[in-house]
Amino acid sequence: MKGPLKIYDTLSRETKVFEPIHAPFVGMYVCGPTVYSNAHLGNVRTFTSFDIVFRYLTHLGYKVRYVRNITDAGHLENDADEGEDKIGKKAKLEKLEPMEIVQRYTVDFREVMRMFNNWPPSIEPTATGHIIEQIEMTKKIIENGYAYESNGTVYFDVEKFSKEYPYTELSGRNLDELLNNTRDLGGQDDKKGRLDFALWIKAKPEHIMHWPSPWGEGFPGWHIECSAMSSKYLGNSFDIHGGGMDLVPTHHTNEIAQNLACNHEVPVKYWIHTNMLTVNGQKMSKSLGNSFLPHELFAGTHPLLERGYSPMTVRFFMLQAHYRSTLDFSNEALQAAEKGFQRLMNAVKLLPNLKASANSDVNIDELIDNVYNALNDDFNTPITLAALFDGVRMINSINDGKSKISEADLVKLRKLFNDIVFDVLGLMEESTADNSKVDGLMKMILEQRASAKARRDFAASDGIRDQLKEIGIEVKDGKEGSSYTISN
RNA sequence: GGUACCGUGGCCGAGAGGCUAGGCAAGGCUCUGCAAAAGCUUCCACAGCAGUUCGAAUCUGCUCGGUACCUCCA
Repeated sequence: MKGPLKIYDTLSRETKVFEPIHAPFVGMYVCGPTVYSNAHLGNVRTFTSFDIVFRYLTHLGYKVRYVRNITDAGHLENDADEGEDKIGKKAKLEKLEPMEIVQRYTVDFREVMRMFNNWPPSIEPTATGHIIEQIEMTKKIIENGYAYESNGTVYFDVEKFSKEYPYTELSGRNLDELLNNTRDLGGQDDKKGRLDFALWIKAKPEHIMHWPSPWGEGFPGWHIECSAMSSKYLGNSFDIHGGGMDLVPTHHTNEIAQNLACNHEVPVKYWIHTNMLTVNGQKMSKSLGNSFLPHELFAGTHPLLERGYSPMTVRFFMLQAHYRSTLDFSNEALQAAEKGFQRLMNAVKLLPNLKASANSDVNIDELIDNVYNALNDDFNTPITLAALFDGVRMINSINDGKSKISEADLVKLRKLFNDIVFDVLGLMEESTADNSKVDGLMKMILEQRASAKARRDFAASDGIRDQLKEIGIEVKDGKEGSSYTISN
C-alpha cells in the first residue's frame, strides 16, 4: 500500500528513494537561526517544513535524530570575513552582554516554534558550546593541506580544494565565473584566493566575543560550526541535511568543502532545501524590511495585515504549498486558509460521532493510499491536504446520512485523520476558551433556545443566536440539535 | 553584468505529454421557520508567439514579465 518515500536531493538534482544509511536510524541536520533578532515568518516556514519531514519520518517508524543548531557566534555581518560578529554588534547596540542577546532571542525562537506546534529537535547545539570541536576541525583541515593561517586568521583554500573536488557541485555555479565575479578584496586582505573563506577569525581589540586558539585569540567562522556539530552528533556521513535555499551557494557549499577536506567522506546523502516566503512577490527578509514577526501576525498589527491570524491558520496556509515552491503571503490567501482549516477541523470533530453501518459505500483504502502517496512524493503536503478534503466530504456525507461506512472502515478513517492531521501535519485544535465550564454554560443556553424554538417563539431563539454571534459564538442547527463554534 | 528559477482560473496553490488537484471567493439548487452548516452543482485556467507530436499547461526555441543568488539572510 505505502510506496517508498522519495526525496528530492538538491545536490544530484534528482528525486531519490529514501534509504537511510543505518536504518532504522535517521540522522538529520538543519541549519538553525542566528539568534540576534526575533524569528520572522520566513524562518518559521523553513522550520515548519522540516518539522513535517521530522514528523513523517517518525510516523513511518524511523528513529530520527534531528539536530538543529543555534548560531550564537561567528556569523559575520558580511561574508568578507572581516567586520563584526552579528551577536557582538547587537550586544553593543543594546548595551548588553552577548549572552543576554543570545538568551533573549533563543527563548523567543523556541516560543515561536512551540506556538506553531513544531516539535523540538533531538539536539539543539550552540556554536559557542562547540568552540573546541571547531578548532579541532580547523586544525585537521590545515593538516590535510586545505587551509592556511595568515596573520591569526585561518582561511580555507578553495582553489586547492577545487582541484580535487567539485566545489560548486551543489550550487551548480561555474567556478571560473565565480572567481571573476566575486567582488574585490579591498587590498588589505590576507587571503590568497578571492573565494577563500575563514575557518577561524582573528579577534580585533573591539571584539567582545573571542576564544583562545592555536592561532591566537579569535572566533570561529560561520560555516565551520555546522560542519563540526553535524559530524559530532551524526557522524562524518549522515542522511539528511537541510536549510533554506538561500544557504545553498555559500554556506552549504562551504560546509561540504570543509567536511570533505577534513574527512574525505561525502557528508550528506540527501540535501533538502526549502523555498522562500514572499510578500507581494518579494522574498521576506529582515534586510528588505518586509518581514513579519509572529506576534504581529497573530495580533494583526502589521501594516500589511487587515487582521490577525492564528498560528494554526498560518501552519495550514504553509502546508497548502510545496516546500520547494515560493509561497506568497497575502490577506486573501490567509483568509482562505483560515476557512479551509476550519472546514478540516470541523470534519475531524465529527469523526468520533459517526455511526457505522453494515457496509461502506465510500472507498477508505483508496483515500489512505492517496494520502500516503502524496506524502511519499517528496512530502507533498498540498496533495495530502487535497486527499484529506476528499475525506472531509466523506465524513460530512456520512454525518448527513447520505453515505454509509462499515465499522472496519470507520476505524481506518479515524486512524488516518488522527495520524495525518495531528501527528504528521502537526495541526491542532485551537479552542480559544471552550473549557468544560463554557461548554456546560453553552449547553444551558442552547437548551433554552431549543425550548423557545419548540414553542415556535422564533423571536426569542433568534435573539439568543444573534446575541451569541455578537460575542463571537456561532450557533448552527443540525439534525441532532444545535452546536456552536467560538471564533476570535 | 553573470548564473539559476518561475509565469496556472477572481485569489492562494498542486500537477508535469492524453484521464485536466484542493482550498477560498462567486452563482444556482436541496435541506431549513429563518439563518448558518452540510450536500449537489456551475465557473473548464495554464504569459505570448512559433515548433516537435496523432495529441502540450506539461517537451524545444524565441519574446515579454517577475524573482532569487552572485553581498548578511531560512
